[in-house]
Amino acid sequence: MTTENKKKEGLVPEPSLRRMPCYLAYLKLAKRRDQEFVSSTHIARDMGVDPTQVTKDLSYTSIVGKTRVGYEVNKLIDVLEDFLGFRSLDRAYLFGAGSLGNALLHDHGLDQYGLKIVAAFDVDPKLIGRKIEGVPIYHVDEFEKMQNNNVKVGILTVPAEFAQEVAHTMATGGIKGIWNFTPIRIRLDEDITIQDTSLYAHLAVMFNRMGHINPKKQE
Amino acid sequence: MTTENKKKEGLVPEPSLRRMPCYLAYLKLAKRRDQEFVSSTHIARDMGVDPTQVTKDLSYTSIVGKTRVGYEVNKLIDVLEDFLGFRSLDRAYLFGAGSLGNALLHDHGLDQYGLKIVAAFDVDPKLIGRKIEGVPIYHVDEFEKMQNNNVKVGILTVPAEFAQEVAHTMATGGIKGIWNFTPIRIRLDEDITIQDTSLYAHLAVMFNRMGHINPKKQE
DNA sequence: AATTAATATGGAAAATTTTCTTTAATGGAA
DNA sequence: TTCCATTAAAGAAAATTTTCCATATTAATT
Repeated sequence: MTTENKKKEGLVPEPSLRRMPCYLAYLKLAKRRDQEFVSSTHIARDMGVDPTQVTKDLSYTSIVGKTRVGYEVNKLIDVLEDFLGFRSLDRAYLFGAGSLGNALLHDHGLDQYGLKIVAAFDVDPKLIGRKIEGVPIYHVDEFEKMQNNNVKVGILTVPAEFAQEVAHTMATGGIKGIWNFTPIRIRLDEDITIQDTSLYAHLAVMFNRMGHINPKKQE
Repeated sequence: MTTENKKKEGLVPEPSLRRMPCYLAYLKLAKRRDQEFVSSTHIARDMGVDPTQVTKDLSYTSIVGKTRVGYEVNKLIDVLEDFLGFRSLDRAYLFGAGSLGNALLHDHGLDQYGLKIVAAFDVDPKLIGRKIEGVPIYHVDEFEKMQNNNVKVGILTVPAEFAQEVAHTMATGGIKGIWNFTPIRIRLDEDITIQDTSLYAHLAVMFNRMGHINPKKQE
């Protein structure tokens, strides 16, 4: 049973990465129940996924399981949090303090996952100068002046029509990773990581799966 | 050039569904610029994706393109919105009015995408009885009494440890589609659609792609 | 009218992801 | 000790998704 992780030259598959936080949440619940070990079989059964998928996903990390026993819960939590970057706190700027941006400012969960919003930018005069949850809101123009504060992550929650433009400003100002909540596909240099997280995309999938495929003939 | 959509017996691929709202956003911007037609080639170029992928995705809807011209912008917007279920307004209940739930209550965008939160449920006495953005907050126990208000969609934003339990309550109360914002994989009957939308899953992908793979040796 | 270039569309090929199969290891029971 | 059942892990096969290719269509040009 040799560990051969970080396979190929390639990246960890995105589906695997997306599943990892689910394992983490599951493990934290297992820990609460004082479970010392969990096997991929049990994880899979409880989560309704394939057992080999679990082991494959976990093999991308440095964890090694014990035959006939499984994985050590505490160890696996540590390894996963580390692997996912939830341990090292990254500071982030928020661009667009509208309803969704505001929401993220109020979401205390982010801190636990390694992200800390340290400032927000907007263009609305009613917002600028204010503080939300202790986070100051500046005019976007201020960003260009205060650039390179070692903040590498930017959260994009501006209206769709400004997405590309603001994203460009972010990149120019030294932002390396953009968490994009707009439904717009941003075009920037290759070295900028863009993570699309449009809530409405998920909503579309849910509606479709619920049978809203042809809502014409409804009611 | 015959249209052969709704291929196989199978469902529309989830990746395709997830991309559709992006096309929609793109088209709305094109409409603002008074473009009457767009071709898959242009959409693809602007969005940085493959042209055939665009046509394949759009072929799941009823739209037909014109050779050498492309698709009619207005028509395509209509068809997509219809197809995605963004036209028919669904009423929804929100379960968990914490930071994230609160966020969604403030997000006016949802209305545009066919979802209207009509009530929220929580267990926090400080919240119950209050209204947020005009939406009343009740105790979860009330849900079971007021069930079957023709509300089919439930949004799950409770803490992880209550996710499964609350989801079960939702299903029992007649909810058919659960938009799950917790990192927990819910286990319910097959006829309940569950759409997982864990923000932190996306965060994990972004960190990984940014090179935060081994954050140990950082700073 | 004939030609050209841009395009939708359908099918094939390639790449990716998931599931299945096999093997080796090992804790616990007989 | 020996056997059995459970498991991690590696590789093969299957399924899915993306990309590539060929064809037919048609607006614009010559």
